[in-house]
Amino acid sequence: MGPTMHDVARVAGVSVKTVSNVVNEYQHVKAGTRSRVLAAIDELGYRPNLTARGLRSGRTGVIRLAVPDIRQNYFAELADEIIRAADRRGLGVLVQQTGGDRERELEILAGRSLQMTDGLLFSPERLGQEDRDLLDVPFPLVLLGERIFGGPTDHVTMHNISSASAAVQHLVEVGRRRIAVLGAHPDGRETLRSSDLRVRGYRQALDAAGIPYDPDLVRVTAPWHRENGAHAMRLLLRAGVEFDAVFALNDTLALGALRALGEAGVAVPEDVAVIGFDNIDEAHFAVPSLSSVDPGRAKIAGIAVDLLVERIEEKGERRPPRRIKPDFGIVRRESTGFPQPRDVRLDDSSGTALS
Amino acid sequence: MGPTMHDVARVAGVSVKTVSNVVNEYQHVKAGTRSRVLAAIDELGYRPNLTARGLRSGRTGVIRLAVPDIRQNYFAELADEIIRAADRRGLGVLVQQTGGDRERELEILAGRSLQMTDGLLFSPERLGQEDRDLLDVPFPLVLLGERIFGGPTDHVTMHNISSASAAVQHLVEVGRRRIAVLGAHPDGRETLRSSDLRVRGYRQALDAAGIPYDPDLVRVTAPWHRENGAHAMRLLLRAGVEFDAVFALNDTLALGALRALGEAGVAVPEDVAVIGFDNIDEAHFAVPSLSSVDPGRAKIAGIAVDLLVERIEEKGERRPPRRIKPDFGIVRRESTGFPQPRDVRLDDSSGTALS
DNA sequence: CTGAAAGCGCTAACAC
DNA sequence: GTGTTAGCGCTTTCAG
Repeated sequence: MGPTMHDVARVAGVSVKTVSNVVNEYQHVKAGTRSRVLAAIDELGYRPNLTARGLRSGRTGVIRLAVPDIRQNYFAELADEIIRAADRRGLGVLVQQTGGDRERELEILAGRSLQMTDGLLFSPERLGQEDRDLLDVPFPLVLLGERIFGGPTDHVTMHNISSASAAVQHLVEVGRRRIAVLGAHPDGRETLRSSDLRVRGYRQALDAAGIPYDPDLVRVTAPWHRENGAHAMRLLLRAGVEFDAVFALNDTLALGALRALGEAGVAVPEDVAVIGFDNIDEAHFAVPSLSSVDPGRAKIAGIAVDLLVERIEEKGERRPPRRIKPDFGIVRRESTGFPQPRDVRLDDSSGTALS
Repeated sequence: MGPTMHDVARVAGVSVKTVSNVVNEYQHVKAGTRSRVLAAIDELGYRPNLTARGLRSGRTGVIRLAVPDIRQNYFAELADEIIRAADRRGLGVLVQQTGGDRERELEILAGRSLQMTDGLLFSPERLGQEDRDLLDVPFPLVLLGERIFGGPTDHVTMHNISSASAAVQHLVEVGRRRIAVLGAHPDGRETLRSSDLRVRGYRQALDAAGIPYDPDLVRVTAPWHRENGAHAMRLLLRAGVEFDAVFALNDTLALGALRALGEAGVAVPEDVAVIGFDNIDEAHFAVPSLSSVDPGRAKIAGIAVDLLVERIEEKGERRPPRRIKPDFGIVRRESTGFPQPRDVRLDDSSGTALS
């Protein structure tokens, strides 16, 4: 254990309060005193004990982020954005993974495990609408994702229906009418999953364009992994259903589909146009580059952190829960016929042979 | 602020010490007392304040992980493994990103920002051998990566040279002799970077196989991004240098190279065999699937956490620093001529049309 | 087996 | 402007 404030106070010949004032950049400290204190801090290598500060102030300066699996590009990119946003506000982020396990998700909410944090950003994967009441927890919580709506907490989500609709409309605009969907989930009690909402957007766009709905084109595919996207695409090709476009409900599925289409010798976008959802980094670098729905992930992260900070700072007020959806965008790339200039960042010497 | 131990003690009609004993599962508590305390805990919804506990015990139960950028697959997968390993030991992980910024990396070491953690796992990207002394910090630290050797801390790294050599040997075994390298760094003062070590392994393997070294085949490519791998490959193709295999110094470069080879109509592995390094998840799902060096990432994570925990628990002893490298493996996939069965995990109803 | 009391390092009243 | 002091909630001697 290092030196404490008392040590610094002794060396500087002042009281702990003064040391505290200096450390916390309190304005009204005489310049001479301040510099003596700073010298003592320097000499002793003093660093304030944040645990003690946390105990006193009731704040730790750390928030929790709980996601299913950080290996998934979407969550890695979300975590990145959230860590950045939190950092801007001087907060650290403790990352927890639930692994898509319901028990783990319940534990996260129970908060039995680690608290020592001021609040929680939670993106559940197994909890559903029926668990809504469990969100009424005794600590600041902001919900992410589409599993639960109308709960007692702030909720940052995306325009699933309208952005999916816009994606399909984009396919219609490039002349497609037989538009397959990859990533639907089987019908069941749940109807608020991302997949359900996005399929609903798909149908809206078809209706708007006067294109008849053909259930044969809507393929059940779960979980949303790359290999399953490829597999579903192979099955669709084999099924002999005619189609000239694919709307994959996330980019990972779309990337798998691109693979299967490539293997089958189907040209993208000439024979089949493809659009995904999420706009993960990799979409930019696929062959061909993948058009996608940008759901505003950076915004989502920023808003989520802002809301959480508000809740942490809120005293007794208890404002009613808010639901926020940032604007989305359609990113047009090669897979729907929009060639893009590639931006290649390179060191000066890149591309040369080694001397 | 929730109920405290004193509240529980009052309700249960015992002293705080007894409550503490129950909470900490101290053995010698009369069953009746214990159950009365537990009932009180339940009734009040008491949860121990970890900050207070941390202040008292000097432990927080949280470690820091500092990596350049969690969006990069390698680091996302490493973070996943580390979070799992830490979780098994009851530790939380606070993730920080340096963004490949030297100043940020120095801050991380200065520990000015967030401590409230028991130790640090640090994977620097900009610090180098000359910063070795900065690693002598007043908190438990375990170093990851290849930037600094011989420092005062425990260090978990990989068999860069011998595994790179094995990768090249694998290419030789499948009959290749004109083996290009993607991802070298320009010569400079530094010679301990991953790239340098892996190029050294490359040369060793060539020597062992009696293949002459041709500097035209070693391509400088930085940073190691997908687009740069593609770009470097295009330049190599354009340069007219003859080659029948590529050793990419990481998988991301290799995936970019696969793209460029595909565009150019070069068949992999028939015309050119490709092997990468890192064995990221995506290597499995590339077209064709990518052979790679598995550097033992899961092991690295587990060992790193173990070492850090040891250092945290060590009292005055101060064992000398250790350097550990787990075993590596060569994963043979399609890109070097080893077709693999695809394992597709699917929900039961996957692949069907929506009813 | 349980209770009383001290104190981890810091901040925030409240004095002076 | 600066010093004194009382806790934040918990663990831990030390008694009993």
